[in-house]
Amino acid sequence: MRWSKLFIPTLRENPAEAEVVSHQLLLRAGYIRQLSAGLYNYLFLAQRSLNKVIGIVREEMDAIGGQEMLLAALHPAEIWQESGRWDVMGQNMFRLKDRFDRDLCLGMTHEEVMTFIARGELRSYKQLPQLWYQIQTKFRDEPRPKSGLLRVRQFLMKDSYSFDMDAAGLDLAYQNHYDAYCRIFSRAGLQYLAVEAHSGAMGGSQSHEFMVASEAGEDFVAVSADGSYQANLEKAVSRPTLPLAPDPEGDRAPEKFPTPGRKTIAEVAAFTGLPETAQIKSLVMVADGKPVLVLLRGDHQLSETKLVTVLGAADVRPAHPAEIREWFGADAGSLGPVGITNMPVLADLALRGRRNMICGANEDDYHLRHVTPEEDFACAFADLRQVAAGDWCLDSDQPLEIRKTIEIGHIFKLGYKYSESMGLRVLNAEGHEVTPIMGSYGIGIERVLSAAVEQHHDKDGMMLPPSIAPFEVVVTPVNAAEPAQLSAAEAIYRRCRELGLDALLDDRDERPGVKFKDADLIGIPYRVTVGKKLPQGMVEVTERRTRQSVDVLVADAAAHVRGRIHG
RNA sequence: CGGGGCGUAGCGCAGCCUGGUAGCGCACCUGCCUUGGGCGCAGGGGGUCGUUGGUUCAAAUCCGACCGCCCCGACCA
Repeated sequence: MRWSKLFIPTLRENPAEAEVVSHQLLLRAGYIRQLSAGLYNYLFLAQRSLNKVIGIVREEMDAIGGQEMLLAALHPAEIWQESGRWDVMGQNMFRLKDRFDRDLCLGMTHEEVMTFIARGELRSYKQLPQLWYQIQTKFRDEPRPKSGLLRVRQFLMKDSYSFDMDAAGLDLAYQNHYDAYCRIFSRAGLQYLAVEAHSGAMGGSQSHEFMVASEAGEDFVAVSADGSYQANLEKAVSRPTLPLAPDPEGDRAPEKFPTPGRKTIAEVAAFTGLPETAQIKSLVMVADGKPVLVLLRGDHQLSETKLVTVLGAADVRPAHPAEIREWFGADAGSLGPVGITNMPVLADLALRGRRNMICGANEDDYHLRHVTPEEDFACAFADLRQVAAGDWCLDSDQPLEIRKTIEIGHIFKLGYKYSESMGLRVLNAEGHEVTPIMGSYGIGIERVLSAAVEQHHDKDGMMLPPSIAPFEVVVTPVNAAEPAQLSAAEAIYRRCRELGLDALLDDRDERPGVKFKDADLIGIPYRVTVGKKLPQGMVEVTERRTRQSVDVLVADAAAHVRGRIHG
């Protein structure tokens, strides 16, 4: 294509509203334009890149036996009511009514519709397994869209769904997806992590997320130094660091002491001269309307995700100050488990075996010392703590670090949640009705592009891998008004096309600096510069990523680039 | 939804405090010039100052309401 005929609206300056790099560059390089909060128009370049991402996804999905479909994006309420998610999804679901006042929603995921198709058509075990997928627009009414294409209200997702007769079949479909995702993200040039993940509202037994380390991300993962353990912080488990001071010995009785005005863990630590690890942190939570006292080591943080899982609760929130006053007779900052009988007490595993610790006395401005779990109060133990940097792997001596990441893919073993609730049954070999087991698997298409930009850029723009760049090579005559340069450039361009390269001819009547800056900005991996060495029959091939140039013969230029990209 | 910031030409911004002619850089158009890293010179076009109500002889500027966008938090398959 000829640049002079294309719409590539590059900007010299960063738009003020963009904060994260991928957002800035996608705007500046003319890939996208915003329509509204969390809604973007994908212009020519974005569409080309996204189509390349989609092409990779499609090849790898087809390679594991996926069958591509395209489902409706507008759904009747009924199927969501059947699965129970009409209510669960809450405000994140775009809802509307048709002219007959019937409830509809815009699809935010497609378990329900896929299960609807399956239950209407699948009758026999002979038809299983099935692996169905689509690449389609999803709609989610995010509370706070942000960071360019990273969190939006409308986006493209590859979502696939597996139907199997048994858990072994699901295991295979899951593993096939895991491997396919690795190939997809590698081909897209991403350095990624595959981490153990929490299943969340999707339900199901096992889940992995595919993450790209980036400051622009919103998820945190715990990673061991040798990479043998990788898990989302919502799910991660660890051995905590040792307490900073040994517990006092002996079988001592709780003893009240005044702590005037000291409410926080840090204040009490400073006041007593003992480290935060010597304290029991008491948090009052309300799970589905019922109070529960949660205990953690002073320096640890509660994982609400784990608490929800342990309690099997639908909703968990911190107690209000008035509730705390009513239940404890004291305010937050002086709370503790001793003498508490009006609610269950749940303690984190890091408190098991500890002795003679400090906690609140349930009397304002007083704490207790010499408090020992299970002796001075009864409690149940569970893993409730959020892993912290510096913790250790459960089963090795590897230290854990915490990384900020972008989620680009997520795979779930769903189990029977949807097939059961929506009545998907087939007959097995014995003629009995059985419920197939399902998995679901997603990739955020725009996030793959955004993450690639986050991971590969410099001060001049994007450095996209050839596999997802909008063009593989740009042929740039330094002076398009020079007939010899232009015709040589055209010949190289045509040769590139003949060799199957995605080539662009920068035939614009611009100064060379403008063309170079634009090519760098939009991140075309290779540039063939036709200029001052043409009289010697030479042109220059420059790699965007390394900035390294080599001189090649005009006749060899296209083949040279092809060799660099396709080996 | 709570907190903060911002809305003036396509983009980036000044002007607002202290009311009175709407400005700068880039981009754009025309001509000349130039051609290896966002050239140079000359001329030119483009703005309901987010919307709305109020105060005033007079509002981009002061006051109120609303809308939109961004950031932090809450939230988030």
